Amino acid sequence: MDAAEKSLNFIEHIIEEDLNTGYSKDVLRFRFPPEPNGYLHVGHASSICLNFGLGERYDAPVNLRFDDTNPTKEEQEYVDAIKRDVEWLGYTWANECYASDYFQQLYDWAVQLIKNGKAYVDSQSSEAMAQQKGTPTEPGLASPFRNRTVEENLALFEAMKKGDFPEGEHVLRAKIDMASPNMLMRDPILYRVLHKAHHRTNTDWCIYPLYDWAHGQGDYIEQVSHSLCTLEFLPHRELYDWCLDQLVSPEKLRPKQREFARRNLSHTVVSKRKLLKLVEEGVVSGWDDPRMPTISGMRRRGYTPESIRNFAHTIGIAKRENVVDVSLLEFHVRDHLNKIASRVMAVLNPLKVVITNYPEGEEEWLGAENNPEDASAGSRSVPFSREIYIEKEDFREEANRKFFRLKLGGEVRLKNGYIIKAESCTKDEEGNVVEVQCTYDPKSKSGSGTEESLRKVKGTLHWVSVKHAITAEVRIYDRLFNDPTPDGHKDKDFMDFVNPDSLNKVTGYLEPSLKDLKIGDRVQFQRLGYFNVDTDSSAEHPVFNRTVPLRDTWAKLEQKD
RNA sequence: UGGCCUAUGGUGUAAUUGGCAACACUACUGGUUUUGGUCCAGUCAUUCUAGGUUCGAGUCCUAGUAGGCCAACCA
Repeated sequence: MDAAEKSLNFIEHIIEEDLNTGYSKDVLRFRFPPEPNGYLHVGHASSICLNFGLGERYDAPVNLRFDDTNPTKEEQEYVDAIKRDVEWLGYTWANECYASDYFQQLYDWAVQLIKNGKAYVDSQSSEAMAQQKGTPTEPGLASPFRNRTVEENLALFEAMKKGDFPEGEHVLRAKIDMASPNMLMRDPILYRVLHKAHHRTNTDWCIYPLYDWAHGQGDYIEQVSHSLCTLEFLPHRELYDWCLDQLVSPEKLRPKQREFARRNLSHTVVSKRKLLKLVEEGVVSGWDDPRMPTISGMRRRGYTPESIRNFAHTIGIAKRENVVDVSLLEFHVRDHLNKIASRVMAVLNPLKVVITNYPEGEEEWLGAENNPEDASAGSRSVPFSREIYIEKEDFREEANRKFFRLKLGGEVRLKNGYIIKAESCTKDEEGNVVEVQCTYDPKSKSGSGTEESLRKVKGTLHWVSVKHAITAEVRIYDRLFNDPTPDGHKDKDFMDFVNPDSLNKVTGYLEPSLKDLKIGDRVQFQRLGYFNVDTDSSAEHPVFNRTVPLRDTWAKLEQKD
């Protein structure tokens, strides 16, 4: 909606052109066609947003179609996961479709093809066929079975269907052109024998169509107007059109395939094989590990569907090679979380501060605004007492004026609380500061309106009352790979770039209001970042994920020195 | 070596189709701020190269250069 004023991408230009040259608007229809053989990742998210985004823009239906033509790799588990992911992204499909729903129709069309002399049963080994296929620079050779009679082909194909042959003995091939410069047109295989149970058709079929004999027909059956796929399918377009030529009727809409460049994200990999390796080698805990670029991983990490959709829309779509910097994704995650996440206080690397002039045993509850970006988010109370934790990094015995946190003799504001002054500190045998003694100004309480409370102090720290703090496991994530393009190096394996410090588990001390959070809830730990409650979390053992840190200009300043 | 696709800042996309190269991110400067967050303002380009057509070229023409895809009974 907010992207309405954005200029058109090249796919939208194509659609506008079609609308101007005969297509009526109500004929537009799209589809998202995953193969149910793995989990969806951020690249799929882009494709989902493209197709469903087009559906929204043109008020057109979008089907979810499972490309389930290969029972050796596909499973119901993936179907369920894919549906969950698409729904989570916020989209509703018009129809839930399966290529397997079209098996009978596809078979009938294949029989028709044979009768028209456009297909034949080949009975060679795959090695022999590969030999005859030729190379991109040399034409192929005709199979010795290329000129079988229609009757023989029909009989053989039916026997294949009945399961009379073992796998690999016969295939059905289209009879096109063994000398075509397009390798896909050199008599492509249409059907193979597979004695495998299919997750939906069980053992009804012993032959299964290949992608090229299924996809375009599925589009045609569903009357998809624009079938969008990634660039590596561009050479398939000629075959896509050839197949449609064999069966379309003029009164029905003829789908068109158009191709776009797949989106690549920096500092990660998305190929199913590589993601699987990360899982199998235990680099991550599973497909939904919060470091994974899978949709389920991003969901668990705390990314919002809105942020992923906004990301997909701003990166747009084109035909050139690309690597989108992950910082753009993180920008959208922060941008959305900034609007919706409550600000709370948690200390992850505690240093005890004793406020020596605060009465022992006393406590008070201070008002705290939940979200300065959203007045309707309300407020809550946080407990304050004589002993609190602050972050170790927020105290230095001495520092220059650029460090405007706590230093000996210096003052800071405790967020939502008082102004304190560091008077002294205690160290252990190794010289580490283990406690800071401060005094506070009782008149400086936040929101009290006193002259003292309005004093400007440069630094404001988050803190947690020691005796009220609850503890939690906090998982700090960093990029999974140290290199922007881990699989872009010819001489090095992507596994060489795995970041050994991509997960750091620490104990956090949290303000007590956080005990009521539920799995998935998102908050901002003030000054630290956005966090959510992990699926591993329980009342006895809360677990938080750091979704994304806040921008940290101080860290950059320090790095420069 | 054949066919096809693609080249616009550090990154990703635009450019009313031949008319002042725009938007977002990143980075850097400053301002505001009870989060070193947010917010606000500013800075960062010989449009792959070389020729050509034109009053005018990112856009059209010619020749190069670079990258990608294509020889699975995968999708």
